[in-house]
Amino acid sequence: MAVEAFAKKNLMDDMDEDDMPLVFKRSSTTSKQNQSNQSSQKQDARSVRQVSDVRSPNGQSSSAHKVKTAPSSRESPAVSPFTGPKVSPSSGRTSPAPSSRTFPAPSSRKSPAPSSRTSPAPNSRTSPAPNSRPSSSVGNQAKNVNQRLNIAPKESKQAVEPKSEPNDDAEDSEDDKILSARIPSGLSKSNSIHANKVPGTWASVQKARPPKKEDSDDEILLASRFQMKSNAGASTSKLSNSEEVKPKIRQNGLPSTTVLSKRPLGEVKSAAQTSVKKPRLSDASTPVSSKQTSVKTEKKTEDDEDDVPISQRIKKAVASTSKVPSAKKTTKVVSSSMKKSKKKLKNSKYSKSSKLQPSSGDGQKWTTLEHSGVIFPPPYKPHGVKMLYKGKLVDLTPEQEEVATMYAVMLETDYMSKQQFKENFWNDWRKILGKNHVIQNLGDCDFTPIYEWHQREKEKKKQMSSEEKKALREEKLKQEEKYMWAIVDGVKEKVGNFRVEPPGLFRGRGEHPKMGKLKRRIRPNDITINIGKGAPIPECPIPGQRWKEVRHDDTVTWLAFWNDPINPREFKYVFLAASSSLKGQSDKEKYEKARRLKGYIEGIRSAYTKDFTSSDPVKRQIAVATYLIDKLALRAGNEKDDDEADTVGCCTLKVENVQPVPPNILKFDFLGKDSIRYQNEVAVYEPVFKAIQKFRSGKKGGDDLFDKLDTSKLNAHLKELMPGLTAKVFRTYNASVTLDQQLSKLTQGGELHEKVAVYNLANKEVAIICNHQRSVSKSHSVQISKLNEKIDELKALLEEFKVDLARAKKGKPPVKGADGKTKRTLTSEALQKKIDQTNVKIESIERQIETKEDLKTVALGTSKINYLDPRITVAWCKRHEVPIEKMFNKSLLAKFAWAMDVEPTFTF
DNA sequence: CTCTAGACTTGAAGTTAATCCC
DNA sequence: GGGATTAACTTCAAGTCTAGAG
Repeated sequence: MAVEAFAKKNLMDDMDEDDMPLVFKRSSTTSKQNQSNQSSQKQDARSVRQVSDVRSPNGQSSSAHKVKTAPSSRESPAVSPFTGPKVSPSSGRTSPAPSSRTFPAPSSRKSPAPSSRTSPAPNSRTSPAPNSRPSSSVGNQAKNVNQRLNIAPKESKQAVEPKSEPNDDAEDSEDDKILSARIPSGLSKSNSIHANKVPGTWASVQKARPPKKEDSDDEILLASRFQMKSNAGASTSKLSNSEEVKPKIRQNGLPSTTVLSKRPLGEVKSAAQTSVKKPRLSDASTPVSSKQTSVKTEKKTEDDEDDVPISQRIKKAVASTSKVPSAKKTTKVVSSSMKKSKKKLKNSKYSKSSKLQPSSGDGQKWTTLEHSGVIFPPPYKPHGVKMLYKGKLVDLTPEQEEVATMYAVMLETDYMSKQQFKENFWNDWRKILGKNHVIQNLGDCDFTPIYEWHQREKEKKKQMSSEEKKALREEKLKQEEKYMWAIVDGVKEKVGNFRVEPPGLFRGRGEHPKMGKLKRRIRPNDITINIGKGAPIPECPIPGQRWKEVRHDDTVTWLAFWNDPINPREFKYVFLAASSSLKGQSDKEKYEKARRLKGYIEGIRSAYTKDFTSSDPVKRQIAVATYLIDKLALRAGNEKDDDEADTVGCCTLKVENVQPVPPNILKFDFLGKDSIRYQNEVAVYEPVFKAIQKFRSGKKGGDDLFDKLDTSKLNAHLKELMPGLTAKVFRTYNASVTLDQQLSKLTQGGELHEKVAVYNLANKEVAIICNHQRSVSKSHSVQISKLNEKIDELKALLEEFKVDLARAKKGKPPVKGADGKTKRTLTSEALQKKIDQTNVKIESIERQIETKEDLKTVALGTSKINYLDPRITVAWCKRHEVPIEKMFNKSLLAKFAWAMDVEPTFTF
């Protein structure tokens, strides 16, 4: 490869610059914006709660959490509207757009009394959760989700194919309808997230709301209004000069320094383009899958753009909101970039970057691949600090000391309270100490001196001047620079995790049987490198050692891997970064598949509804499991080994994880992925309820609820309903549909921060549905009480002002301040102004508290990164003139480059 | 079919950089 | 100006799902 050389050089230097040109407008916003963001967020929160009702894709709405947790906060309980039994919609005070309330009152449905939702006892824990989340005792929360229901009798097993292709909008419309269509019976769910700790939190169950129009509401939107040029604009930008100049390598991730704004887009495009465009194979060489189904061959754009037929969207018009003034231009915001012909440049082979579909299994993933391998952590530097054993100093060899230090460093973590952790650590450390070592048991060890040394080191580091820190950073960057990039089919792409994991103690989540075990140091001869055939093999960075193996496998995307030292049968891979086109391509395919599901969902729902009462128990289990996955967005639930934490997913639910409560409520309580607790109460169709009761009968609490089912059977069945369909697609579908509908329903225009708040609210609903939790920060309660103190102070001040005001009106001087000092005399007007200002401040802090409490256990990021089709967000930003930087940070902009030039009219 | 190796996505926690707030 | 908060970014564990062997 001649190229290489060329490339190299350019890469680094030139690249960035080139890229730069690409940029486009978006500009300014960024920095500043952030600020606003924050503020807006707060608000959201508040608004958030109000929103309560979300409808799930299915059409039902649900209220998200109704209950509010807030313990401390003053007002809280009372205040929160949501709590109310009813679901929702209206509850909110302010909030939601009028439109929202349009919905029919939930209650309508017959069955479960509305009250039911409330019903759940206050204390959640009702159900004994078998396992609680380990560390934080409290940690878990319950959540509930809302749900929808489905029904519809249709049967056709195979789903009918709906409109199939992604692009077509048509599908969209259908879906919508689908939702609406189904209806029935109802159930809905509620969800809430609350910390367990909080006593009363629970969710309540809601009933289903009638389908009604809601569905339609959701859809809505976007009217056709603008068409925008967005694309056009977008497209144009970029590349220019660079092209001519440097031909060969394009870069995909943003270079560190460069300005993001620009780059991403541009890049994106490239990525996108490439990807889309060609079905890779072109290269004659590769056989490529013919099958491939199509990749949409061509047109990249198509998807984005036209996909959506307007017709669909229109449905309802949502009222007001839509009107947004801006209609006209919308687009601009997002800029897209395009480079004109980026592709052209590439003519060379490199250029091709084709993206193949990763998905296509057989497929070739790349044609040429160059990279520098991985970087190893520095060797251990003994500190010489001695620990104590039975009160006496102990000498340790560097190797023994290294492991002791790993443990000492964790002295203040929750792992110290876990017997398993200590036992595993002791077993491994003991091997290093040797049988005859003076240290004979962990209990008599005192690691404090090492711990304190470590704390001092940390402090030292913290105290370094900013210049020193900067110098260190640059030094590190310099060392790592070459490892950060790979050249895939002539395009410079960022590498994800090029650093080999340093040795340490295994930190498993939940009650992991292997926690505390020593994760030994990985050496070059543990590592297998994957690189293009003609590319130079990365030099082994450690003198005297060599790679375990070098492969040239173009059917995989990993650059290197090694066996996991904790579980030698598993691997640790080095992949390209999320901003790479290879990843972007597969990300896009993921969303396209989920969109395709929209077209099939109606048929799928009617099929499983029909099977709830099938005489074939396997069919019945598949039907119920599919229903739960569809309705609750549960994970598939693969089997797990005994040497892993005991967590479950849908197919592995145990009898004790699902409690039926007549007439039709199911109470879920189990530990899911990462040992995060899932608690929810959901009203389900009667046939489902009965089926669950039947599955449970005659079994013990720890027995499998779905004893005739596993994920491969379930997925095999799903594939019959829609090509490529698997359980996880429902999660993506559910999340993206919810976002799309919520945005359509709630967005009403207004100030930028209000729009951002709406988005965050929608994002939150999705996070709740997916049960994306985060642990409550250690300082949470402190922060809340600080805010409360502030409120108290302000209130005291307010009282003083009021007194002074009354006196001022009578011509009397103000009373003395709390500090005993005399205040200066103010006019009544001035005092009134102060009173007003203080009230505003108080309200602002109260909102802040509410938001904080509300989001303390909800993680919004995970869904944004993994489940929400970025095109929904981009299109919404274009429609409502919200700078995309408000919604996506730099990393997300790079990751979603492929989605930036979507049409404003796009709907999921 | 079942079992398992393999590959890749998803996820919360940890760390660091950027802002906020006094 | 500097500590406290937040948001961004990193880390690596823990899932999902596929393909191939037996």
